[in-house]
Amino acid sequence: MSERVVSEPQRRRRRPTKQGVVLSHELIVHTALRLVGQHGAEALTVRRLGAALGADPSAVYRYFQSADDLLLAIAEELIARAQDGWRATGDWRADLRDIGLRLHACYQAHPQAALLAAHRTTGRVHEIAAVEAILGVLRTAGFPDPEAVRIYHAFIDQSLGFAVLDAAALALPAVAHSADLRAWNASYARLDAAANPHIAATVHLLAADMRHSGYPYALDLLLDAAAARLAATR
Amino acid sequence: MSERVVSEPQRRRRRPTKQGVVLSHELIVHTALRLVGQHGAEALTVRRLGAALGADPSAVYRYFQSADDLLLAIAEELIARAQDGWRATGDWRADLRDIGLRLHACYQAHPQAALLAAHRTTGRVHEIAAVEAILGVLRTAGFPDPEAVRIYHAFIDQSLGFAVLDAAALALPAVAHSADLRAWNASYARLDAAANPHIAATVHLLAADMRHSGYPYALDLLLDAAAARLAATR
DNA sequence: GTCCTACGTCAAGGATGTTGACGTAGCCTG
DNA sequence: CAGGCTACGTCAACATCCTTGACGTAGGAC
Repeated sequence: MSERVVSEPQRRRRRPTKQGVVLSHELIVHTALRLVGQHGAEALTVRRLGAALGADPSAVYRYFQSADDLLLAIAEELIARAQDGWRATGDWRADLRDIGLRLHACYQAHPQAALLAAHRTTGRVHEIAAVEAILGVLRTAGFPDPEAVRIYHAFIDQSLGFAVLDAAALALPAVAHSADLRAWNASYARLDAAANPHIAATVHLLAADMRHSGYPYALDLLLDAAAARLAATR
Repeated sequence: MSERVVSEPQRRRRRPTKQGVVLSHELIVHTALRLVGQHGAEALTVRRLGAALGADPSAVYRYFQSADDLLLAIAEELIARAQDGWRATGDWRADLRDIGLRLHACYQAHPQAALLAAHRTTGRVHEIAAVEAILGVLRTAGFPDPEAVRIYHAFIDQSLGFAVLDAAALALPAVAHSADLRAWNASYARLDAAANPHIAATVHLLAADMRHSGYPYALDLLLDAAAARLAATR
């Protein structure tokens, strides 16, 4: 397989397409994000991307090895946006909470893309920077290395897991989405109270709580437990 | 669109296929699950399912409206299996831990289906039973209703979030999957230690830890924090 | 200018889900 | 046990997907 893709810094010929667009790595990623944001996750196909760019679909393969490679680039872009502007304050708990909420908010802003990309390990610069930042916060706070690694793992996967779940809810077609919400108000409220006493006793609380993401609360629980373990090691 | 699908109880003619197989709703779901389990993630296509059944692929459409409809049926099956045999012991912490690990294991066993189904609110019998069981454990343990609902929400979404994330890793095409794993061993190990001191100091721990799911540890953190809050309310 | 080659384009191959038409084989009725 | 109705398995076809080899043009280097 001869090299079809040329790495970005070595690119020299910037030939416009038939429709006059000058392609670039960056333009393709941004166009893909816009495409997904506007027309949903299933709109991200090489053919549609080509059409949106104003180029032959196969031109994308001059910039990315495969559709999967493009997905990784999108994942990187999302991570980069989440990290943009973050600074450590010295308060490990506030710092982790900030990182978590930023990640979550960023994926929520692009739910369809998040759905596709949140579960990929890119191994690229921005992801590495995020790993370094989180580990740094934990180790500086005084967590022993094995504990720091475990908490890092739990923290990042919890954040991404909630991001995927909440993104999936946002990415649902409006009809199905409101149907999901109605389920808590209608279907669950109509259950037999004798057969499901605990649901019956809390259905009003449930209906209110399930309308929001459970992530902030779950994040606080994780930070609580981490703080307790830190205190115990001293 | 005339009705191509006949609901299961009304089915009468059980004509064998050319290869002598008598199809049924149940057989198709089970075969689909087996297909995913044996031949990995990308094996679940209508055409391959037809071949595995010993029938024309389009015969599946006599039993399910669409591939998505089939996936929902598979999801039902998964929920049922996760719950099968669970009993409350009276130890709220052990009970919740058991439910969480069962859910996670069940979705892990069928990643392809989990990936597409874990974020849907079905409102069917097995889902309702799970909600009732979890709420029951929490309320019986003595959590006040508002706290019980919040913890339920965090618990179930954390479980499903990790399930999706871990399932996605398993459901990845083999090439992309091994690339993800290699990232930790190769790419991260080769980083500049000066630029990423925290990664450099823990890379061996990271490589070992990231090979497994972070869910059990995250689950313990959540249960720790919940126990602390319960103690505080007394 | 002139050459080289990067890269946009074309065409094709083999996947995918899905549907309309067709005819046979299974059940029901008598 | 004959006849008919129709459920349902099959076939063929469509539109779409990703991907790749071949081709030729146009942009940059000198």
